[in-house]
Amino acid sequence: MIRILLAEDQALVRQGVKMMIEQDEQLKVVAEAANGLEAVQQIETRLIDLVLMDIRMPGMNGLEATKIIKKRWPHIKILMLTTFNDDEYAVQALKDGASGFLLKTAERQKLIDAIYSCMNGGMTIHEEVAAKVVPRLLEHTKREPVTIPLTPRELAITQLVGEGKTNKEIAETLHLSVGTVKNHITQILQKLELRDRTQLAIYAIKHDLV
Amino acid sequence: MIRILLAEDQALVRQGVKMMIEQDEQLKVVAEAANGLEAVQQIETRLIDLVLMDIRMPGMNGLEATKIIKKRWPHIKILMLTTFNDDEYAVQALKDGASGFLLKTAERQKLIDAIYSCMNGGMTIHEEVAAKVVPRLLEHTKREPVTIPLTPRELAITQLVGEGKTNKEIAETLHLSVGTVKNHITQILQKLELRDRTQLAIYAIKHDLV
DNA sequence: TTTAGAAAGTGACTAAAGTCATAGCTCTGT
DNA sequence: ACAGAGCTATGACTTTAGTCACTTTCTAAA
Repeated sequence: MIRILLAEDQALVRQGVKMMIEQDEQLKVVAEAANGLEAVQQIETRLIDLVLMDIRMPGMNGLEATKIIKKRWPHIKILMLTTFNDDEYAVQALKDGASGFLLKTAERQKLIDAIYSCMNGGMTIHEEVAAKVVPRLLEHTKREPVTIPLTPRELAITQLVGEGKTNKEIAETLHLSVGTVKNHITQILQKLELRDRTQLAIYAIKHDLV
Repeated sequence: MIRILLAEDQALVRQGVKMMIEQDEQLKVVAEAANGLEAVQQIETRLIDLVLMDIRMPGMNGLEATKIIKKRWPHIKILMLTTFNDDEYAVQALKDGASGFLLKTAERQKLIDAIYSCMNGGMTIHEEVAAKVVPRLLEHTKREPVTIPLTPRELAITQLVGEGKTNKEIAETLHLSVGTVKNHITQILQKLELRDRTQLAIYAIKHDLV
């Protein structure tokens, strides 16, 4: 039997979800809470396996509650209940240890599936949320490995520029004269069609050279 | 009834998985393939709802096959079958449209749950994979919203520096004199404890101001 | 062997960036 | 009404950065 805590401020939604999941005899809502603080208090006094947590709640919201619960009771699974427009918070919730994202509007079977999958160690993200969240996570990973036409020395200097070093510091680091560093940088700027070291530093970071 | 294509080069694993999922009467393996190319060919001639796709296969691997299939038949769901050490490819597969990640070593119920969840529009990632993949996705997103102690004008100038603009260009953009821009930048550098505009540009990028 | 590119250097020069002192203007809050 | 913060501006100054021309050395390819 899976003991569920239902944290959701709207009593109507709470009743609806409760009815939906208790049609499955393995699932039992053993506690309810109207905000994050109540949720934490419930967990302190009851044995809970899984929390269905609304994101938006008055007082302490679902994100803070998730963070606290996962810190104190890492074994408790947390599924976020979200609406279409909550994907702003989705990434944060994942960081805080949530095991999935369910839409409040989902039909019963989706909800049940997600709960079982979660209890079995899975992570379920309903399609409508995943469609918004996953691209957001991926966009920061899409750096294509462009081959940068620089010699090893030029690359080394570019990296140091990307760390904010001055010519003097670069010269010292690489045991060169300042003049040589300048010459190299002139070369680099020409090759990459950039104007100055600031643009070069930006280039270096955007191409993951630092 | 869910029509499944099983793409997996090891015949033994294929048999095992087939037996596991066909214990559920709603699931039927209607086709098998030993590499990505065969998988695509099977889909051309058969009606398929879902593909269980191994990542590592001889010839065309699971990633390429996923990309091709999702492009030509976007409605077909694809679950990746992975081992512990494949998380390198996980991010790529997600980009290509995979609906989840299952471990080959998972017990039967997890597999079944994932298939149903997937067909219902969910995205299931088994815990062992999620534990490795999600942090990787999040690491590029972890910029905590540090409150940057800059006035609106200073912020605007910082952004432009982060775009690689010169003082003259910044002055023109904001309708200021070059001297004013310099003054602001001196202020900014002091506040942020930086040395020059290059370090400021780096700061701007790393704090997502550009 | 000649040639070409990468690497390192010097010197002289220009342009850009950054510092400092000082000052006027407008708003906001007490 | 007054102080403080923010924005603007000048002028004088120093320091860095960037360009250009020209030289040397080494190595690997034609």
